[in-house]
Amino acid sequence: METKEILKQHITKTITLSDDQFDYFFSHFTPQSFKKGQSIITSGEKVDSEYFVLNGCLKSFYINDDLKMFILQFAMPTWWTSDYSALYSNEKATINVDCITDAEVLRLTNANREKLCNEIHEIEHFFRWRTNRGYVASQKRLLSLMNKDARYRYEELLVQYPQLYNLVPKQLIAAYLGVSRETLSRLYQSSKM
Amino acid sequence: METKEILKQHITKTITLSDDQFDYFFSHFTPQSFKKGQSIITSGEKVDSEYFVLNGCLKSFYINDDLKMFILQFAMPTWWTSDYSALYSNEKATINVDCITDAEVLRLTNANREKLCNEIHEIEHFFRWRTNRGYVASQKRLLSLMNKDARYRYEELLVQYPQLYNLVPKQLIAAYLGVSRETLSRLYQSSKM
DNA sequence: TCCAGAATGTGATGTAGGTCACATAACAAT
DNA sequence: ATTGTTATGTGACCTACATCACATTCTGGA
Repeated sequence: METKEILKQHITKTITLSDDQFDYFFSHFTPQSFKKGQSIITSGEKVDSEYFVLNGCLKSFYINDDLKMFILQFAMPTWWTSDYSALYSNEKATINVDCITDAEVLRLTNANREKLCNEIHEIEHFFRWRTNRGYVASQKRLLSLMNKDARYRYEELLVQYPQLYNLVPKQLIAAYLGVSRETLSRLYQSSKM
Repeated sequence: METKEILKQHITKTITLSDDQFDYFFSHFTPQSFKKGQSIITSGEKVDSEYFVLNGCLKSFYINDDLKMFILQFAMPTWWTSDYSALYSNEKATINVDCITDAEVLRLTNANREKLCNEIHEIEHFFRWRTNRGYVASQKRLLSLMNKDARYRYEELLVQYPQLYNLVPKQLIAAYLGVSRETLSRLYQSSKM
């Protein structure tokens, strides 16, 4: 499917725009291609954009002082990603985003998003709902993290995103679940039988 | 300070409304008073509103199958709270909200919020930013939960909300941090000296 | 002012999951 | 095909925190 169509179908789930409005909306995005392993947002650098994934798979993650990685999100096609904390408050990134596979994205600058939100009420509505859903998902993950053990969270993840199992290295899944790679390895050894 | 002023000051941090617009906005809220211990949202029941806290302190929490409580949020004055997962998707509550102290709130129904967002662009802007901030805070808490041990999270919480220490029972603080009350007790025994 | 129920402290003990070390397997690039 | 690199498996051991049990203190009615 064409780039433009992917985005159109995505936003049409939430709002209705005329063709002219959508063309105008779309004109504020910049297509970009990245290779597997490339970094899109780097901790310590300025962030001025968010990214809509057309294809491929990204990860957004934090590296702590012990160099341990914690994955906030796997970004699959039609997902949005950025370091929103930095983006919204105009600070330097504390989070990284990079490519697990080759990827194509649409880049939208913070300034353009705010301009569009300001000019077209429906678009502000779209972005409000996008964040609403993100907020709810984040709360759910918080509860799951406090409430459930690693095995449960692992199985929950596989049900929700079966594609991930073959797409991303197990250590990244561990970094998402909040367990060590060794523990994850032992978990699915036993849950396979 | 008067009820209306509290809300006005709060939203004025994000948007500017004319006096008429604000009066109209305010007319969609219903003041309610609750006693310590009263439940505002009960798991299993319908949720049709969110609440803006004028004074007092609420907690929103989840109870798991083992009857263990997990606190998602302490809602202090000028904070908003609800079971947003249920509210946004029109399902029954899975989360409870109740009063840690006597409390006064302004109730805003989902229908009224959507009506206001639709009628007044600025108001939709306000709610987008409110959720943006909530989303970012929730991501930060996720990272803290994965990355830091209980003692660190405890000290972090006290720095952020010193009022909580005397206001809410320690077991609720434990339920927020995601540790047992016994562990929390031992933690601050040793960090006091 | 007294009492019942709730909140907190504290010891003993259990356990999920972390860490370290090293072996094996999969992959990518030349 | 070969080789260096990265991912994965697995044993031995460690630690933060949970759980249980019970003592102590606080609190809010009647």
